[in-house]
Amino acid sequence: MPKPTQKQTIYDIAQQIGTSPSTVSAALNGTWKARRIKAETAERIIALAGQMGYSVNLQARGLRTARSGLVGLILPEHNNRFFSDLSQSFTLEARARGQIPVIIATQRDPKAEMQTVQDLLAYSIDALFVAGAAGPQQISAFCQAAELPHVFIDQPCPGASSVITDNEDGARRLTRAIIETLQPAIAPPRDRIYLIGGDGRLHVSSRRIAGFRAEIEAHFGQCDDAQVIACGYAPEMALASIRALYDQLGGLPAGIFANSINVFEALLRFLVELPEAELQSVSMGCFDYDPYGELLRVPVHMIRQRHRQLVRTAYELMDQPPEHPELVTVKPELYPAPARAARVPAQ
Amino acid sequence: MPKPTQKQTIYDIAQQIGTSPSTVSAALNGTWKARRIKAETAERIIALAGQMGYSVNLQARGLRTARSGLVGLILPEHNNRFFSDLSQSFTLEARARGQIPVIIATQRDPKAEMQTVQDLLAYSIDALFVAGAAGPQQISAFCQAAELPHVFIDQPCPGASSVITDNEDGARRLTRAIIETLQPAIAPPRDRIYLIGGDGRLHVSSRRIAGFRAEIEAHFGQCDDAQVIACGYAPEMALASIRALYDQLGGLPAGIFANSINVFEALLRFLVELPEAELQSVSMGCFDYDPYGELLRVPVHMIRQRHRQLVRTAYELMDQPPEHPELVTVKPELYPAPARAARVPAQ
DNA sequence: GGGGCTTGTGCAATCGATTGTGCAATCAGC
DNA sequence: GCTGATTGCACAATCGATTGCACAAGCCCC
Repeated sequence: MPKPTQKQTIYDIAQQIGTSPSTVSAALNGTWKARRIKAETAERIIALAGQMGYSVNLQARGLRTARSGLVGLILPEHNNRFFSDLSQSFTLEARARGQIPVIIATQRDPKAEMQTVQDLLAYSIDALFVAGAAGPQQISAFCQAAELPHVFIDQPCPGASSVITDNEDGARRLTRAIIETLQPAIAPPRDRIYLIGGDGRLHVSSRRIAGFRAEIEAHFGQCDDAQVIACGYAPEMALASIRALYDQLGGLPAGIFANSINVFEALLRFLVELPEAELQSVSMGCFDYDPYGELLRVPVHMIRQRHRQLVRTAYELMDQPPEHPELVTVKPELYPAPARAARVPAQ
Repeated sequence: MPKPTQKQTIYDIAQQIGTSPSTVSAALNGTWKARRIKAETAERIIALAGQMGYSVNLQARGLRTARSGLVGLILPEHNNRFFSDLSQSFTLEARARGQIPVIIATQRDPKAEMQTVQDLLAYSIDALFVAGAAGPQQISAFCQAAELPHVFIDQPCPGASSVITDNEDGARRLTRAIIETLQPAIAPPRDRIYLIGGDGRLHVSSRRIAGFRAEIEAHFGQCDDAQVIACGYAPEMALASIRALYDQLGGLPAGIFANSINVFEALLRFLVELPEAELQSVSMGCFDYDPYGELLRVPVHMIRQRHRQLVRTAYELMDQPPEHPELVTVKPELYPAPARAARVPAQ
């Protein structure tokens, strides 16, 4: 039980033992062998330090070594399943390496992002990970100028190493799952699968859309442009889109591919008002994961990004920086919906 | 656009301007008036610093001032709605004060908690907030010894200031809401409301249970001990409990009070397998919030802790430490279930 | 017994800021 | 023109560690 009554320094310890501060320093930070300190001396120092409740002043060390043991992670928000999963994995990974994770949410505000990067740099953080920033290029340019190692996660940034989910692969698998659970005998015009949400101009969305189209074409020979409703990520837009689609088709389509959890939530807001029987006729998939998805009365396939793997890979890119910036992809995980058979039918 | 080509120091600036480092320091950290630096000199320095892309070395400043601008928040995990809400609020509050929030998840592991506290202390953090720690007393003792200001959030710790949700009040309001949406004409033994989950030995649970009982007694004259099933927070236990209750009663009870989101999830796992009609007969409440709660086919009342308020209050306790440790409560928010009338009945 | 090697440790500079104190130069007042 | 206050700034110590280098003592070997 350490009792750090008052700040202890290596000078205090040195005095107690009757040795010099440099010897104490070496003994405590593990370089004593290299400095040829006698094992017994080192042990005595370490023992005393322990019972005095000494702990290094990391600011002093950091000042001298120009490092800090802090690693940063910038993300848009905390209260989001994916980002909190990412925070979790990042924390575990950083702690395992003896680093202190500093996770900062910047609300997708480029100004806040830059301010944060600068602040973190002022603390001499050792590395920076960036997930879902609004202004990636600016961040990357800044880090490069400051020679701060950095890697983007879940977001490709030109000129910097990035590790992202294989969105195309995920979209294909999700689409396939939706196809496999299509209810038989649904008449036109309700017999098709629609992708809702996302923004075709963004890298992430475009890959997902490509995957969706590819899989639809592979199974049905073609994919009508109308089947891709990239209305953005705003819930209101998604809600409006599904409503319009419902009216246009005279009911729900045979399948729905929700392009993100927000979109899915919006859809759900609409679906939950419908009679159960109607619900049961649709085959759904969501490109994102939430445990509640498994607890709905509608079966939903979900794609979950491998957050742990993303973080690990990002760290690897950091540890052994490639010659040129690299874009690494990680395949996501499919959480297939519980089989319909297991559910008690309505009524 | 700052371009920090290479690390700049106040010495570099001093040389460029032809002044001393101390003057530069004063000009840049705002103490120049107190040090009677000419306004023009200060401006010149500030301008040059800006165009050189200078930024203070916070480790150096921290070493000198024995502060750091870092504030810690310890919590059990990131991927939990409440804690991520808390992280969010904490980040905003800290950033607004010009501090860097350092949020660390310690998995409810007392060892990891202590290790983290020590690490943070080694960085000379200015303050520590603790939410949901497994070993609060140990943490508090350590902080006291190190004279580190600290406040507990959502968890009372003897001997330290704490700000927690008014669990009794929340439980009463939640219970009242459940009572108000009870379906008419449910025959015994299924006509009662049950609280499921939690641990009566914990402060938080005991207050909730007290609130539940009080409100039940106020409405029904008495509360049977059997109506409180404090089976812990483990999902498996909750699942087993609801199953046993279902078997015992020959159906669902009239009302269910889920004592936490985990418990609620477990219940849902059971409920989702039941026919819709049965579901519609139960009035539910959950002491925790998740947006998905609003999207279920079962109406659910939810209690949400005011995370923003908790953080603000905690900061106030930190800013103006009371003579003796104080326990402040914050009333939570009730998210009533959408009215049943708005829902299309099954079939 | 002298030269060279190894062993164990101390000295002092250094990282980049902050801050108490000292001291010219200027100014005001008589 | 002299005194005392004010203005504007520089000096140097300091925070607590790390680290290059020097150096004494002991040892080996011829």
